[in-house]
Amino acid sequence: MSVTLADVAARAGVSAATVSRVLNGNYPVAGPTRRRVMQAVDELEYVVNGPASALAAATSDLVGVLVNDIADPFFGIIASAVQSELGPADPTGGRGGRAQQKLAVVCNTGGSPTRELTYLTLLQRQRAAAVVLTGGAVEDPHHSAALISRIGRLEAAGARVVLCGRPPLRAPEAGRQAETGTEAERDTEGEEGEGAAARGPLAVTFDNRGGARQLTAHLLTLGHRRLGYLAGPAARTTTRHRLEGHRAALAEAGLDGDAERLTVYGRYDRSSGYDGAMELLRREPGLTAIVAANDTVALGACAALRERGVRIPQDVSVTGFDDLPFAADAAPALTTVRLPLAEAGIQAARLALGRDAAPPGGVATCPASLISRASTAPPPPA
Amino acid sequence: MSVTLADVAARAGVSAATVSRVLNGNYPVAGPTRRRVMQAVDELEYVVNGPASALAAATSDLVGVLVNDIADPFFGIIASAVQSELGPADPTGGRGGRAQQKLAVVCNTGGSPTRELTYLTLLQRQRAAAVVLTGGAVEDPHHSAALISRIGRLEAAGARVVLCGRPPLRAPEAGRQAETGTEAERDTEGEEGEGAAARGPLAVTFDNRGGARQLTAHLLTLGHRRLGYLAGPAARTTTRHRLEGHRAALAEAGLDGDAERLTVYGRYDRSSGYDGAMELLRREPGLTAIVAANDTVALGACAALRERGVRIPQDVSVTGFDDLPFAADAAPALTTVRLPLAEAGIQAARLALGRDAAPPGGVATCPASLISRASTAPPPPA
DNA sequence: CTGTTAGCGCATTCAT
DNA sequence: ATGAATGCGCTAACAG
Repeated sequence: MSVTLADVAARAGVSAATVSRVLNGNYPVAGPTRRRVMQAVDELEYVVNGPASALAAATSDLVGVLVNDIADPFFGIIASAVQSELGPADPTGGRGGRAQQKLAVVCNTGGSPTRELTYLTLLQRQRAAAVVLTGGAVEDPHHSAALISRIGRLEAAGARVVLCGRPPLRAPEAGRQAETGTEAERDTEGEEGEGAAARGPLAVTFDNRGGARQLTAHLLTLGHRRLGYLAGPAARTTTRHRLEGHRAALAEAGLDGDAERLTVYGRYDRSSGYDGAMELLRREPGLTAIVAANDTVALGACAALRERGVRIPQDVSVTGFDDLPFAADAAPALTTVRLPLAEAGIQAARLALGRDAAPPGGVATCPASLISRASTAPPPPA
Repeated sequence: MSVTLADVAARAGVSAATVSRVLNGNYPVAGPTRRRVMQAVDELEYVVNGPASALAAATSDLVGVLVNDIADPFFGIIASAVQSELGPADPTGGRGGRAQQKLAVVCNTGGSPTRELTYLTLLQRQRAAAVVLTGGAVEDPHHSAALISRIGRLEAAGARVVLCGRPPLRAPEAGRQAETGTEAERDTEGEEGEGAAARGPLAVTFDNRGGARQLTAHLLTLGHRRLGYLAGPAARTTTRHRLEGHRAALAEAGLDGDAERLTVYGRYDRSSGYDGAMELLRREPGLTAIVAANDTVALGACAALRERGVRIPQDVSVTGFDDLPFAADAAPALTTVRLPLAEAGIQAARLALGRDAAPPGGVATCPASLISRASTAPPPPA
């Protein structure tokens, strides 16, 4: 078949073990020997057999990254950051050895809870060294339980699991009841101690609530009193947190009575923003501001408003969330909330690799900051 | 450690071989037996050990997808399509068996040739079942040779390699000169026959040249005579093809004399578009149209023009390329060339899995179509 | 510092 | 249709 460790060993005149040690660099090997081995590796164009080494070492160099939608820059930016922290640095030659290289496996769940579970299983099957779960979680008790159990099994198998951009997972009622202890479960739990923290995975979260509050407060300060809200899918943590921040700001101004009526739920995409804005205009023609769940939705809303002949921001102000690159390029440039996506991805990767110490409480929260641009202004005098 | 095949076999009262056969479903097993096995699998929450099975079977279910930049929707859309074709369909439960699942490994090369090679090695190490290389290639003889050799080795190792969005690879001079035949190389080549086509990998390409030609022709038809071109990085196939199409249209109109002076090279990002547009305006204040290498660059150019008080399209028309989702949302909406990104990704995935027959000549070309929107108009009368 | 010896967990021959 | 045996290529104790 292809070149194996033994072939290299033969050519270098050493044992297979020595070659392995040279390649992994985690054991002292004499200089001349090491050079002979490296030369043989080069001459034979030897490439380690990953599966074999993963089998023997009981761990692989794969790191899973679960995202809701790769085509969405929000996730692309996070995934890119995670990978840059794991992956091969540019100068690396990339020959046989260099076992330090982690390979990121970016998995697209499409927001489907089932697929999320399936990928987790696939990753466990590959004996992934770590898994980073990005994006908001679906808030369904059934799914949460399944997710927690799957993650528990991954951790029990030695994988580090880190949440990025989603709130920490808490078992409903902290698993006080042990009545479901089947034989298999007991086995698993018995060995859980060796893996990561038994308290559940580490998390890097965004201050969605705080960001949303600031944003709406900004609008209120400008003088807006009738604000519509274009929410994401119901039953998603991200959706809920942003909405809560918005409502909190409204409540502070005594404006929350009308909030439910002026909220439209949809997906995190452009057409949802378009449709939602139309619906909002129908429900409340006197609207002076539209707060969108994210930048993409905001862009859809802008399109709808333009089509209706409504001027932004003179007639209606519009805000986004996330501050994706295109937000600055929209016309008018979007007022939004900046989330440190890349920084969060890097931090999640470092935690996943065990390079950084766990943050206090197992949760690191990234700040959200208001970016005020041209899409917001005081409401029309009317 | 964790549950193994043997554990399942014991519980089901059969041999490990039988369990393996049930799980892989590629061998006849009696109904009742199969049911007992499946039940044991469920009860034990058994998850196949990927590395072990890859080692034994000499192939894994990983499929590599190389992209230049995951954060760029252009690649995100392609990657998403590839993965949707490989990955778990929604209905799948995702328990132990189901060996049909392929796991996409999305690798971010950042456009670096070295990293591209490194990832290819990493994937070979994992014994990837297939590899899809997306995006334009760097046109450097040295790198091309390295790439061809790496791809050859991958194919020799049994992996299918498919190019998506990049032109077919041709060895310079078809390797007629055998003077570099080291022992190792001869070995590799001796076994090449068993792998995929010895003629090099299959390719799904975009008609970048044709699309660019149409686009510039459109501008010329509107009456433009002084067009600036914002090119991507030099020495990239995509850059070159689009530029060639542009120049071809110009030449048809007898306007190619000035072409080189009115071309600015840069990266495929917004700031390059911004800077490039400024530079173009400096070189030729009488410009009436700016043709950008892609939509992102076009957006940057629009920002620069707006800042300069130049109206689009009244004073200067601007065009993009790719028709990414945000192109329609820009203000004004971008005239651009639509590339069937998702379709190409799907086709590449099907070829990679061997589900579709190879296209004639090993190359499938996807059409590019002109999308005329609001960012182009006849030049000002002046 | 280096060689020897055992498996890691599974897919396959072969037998039966 | 099923079981028993063998080895995939590598790493991890142990020796020395």
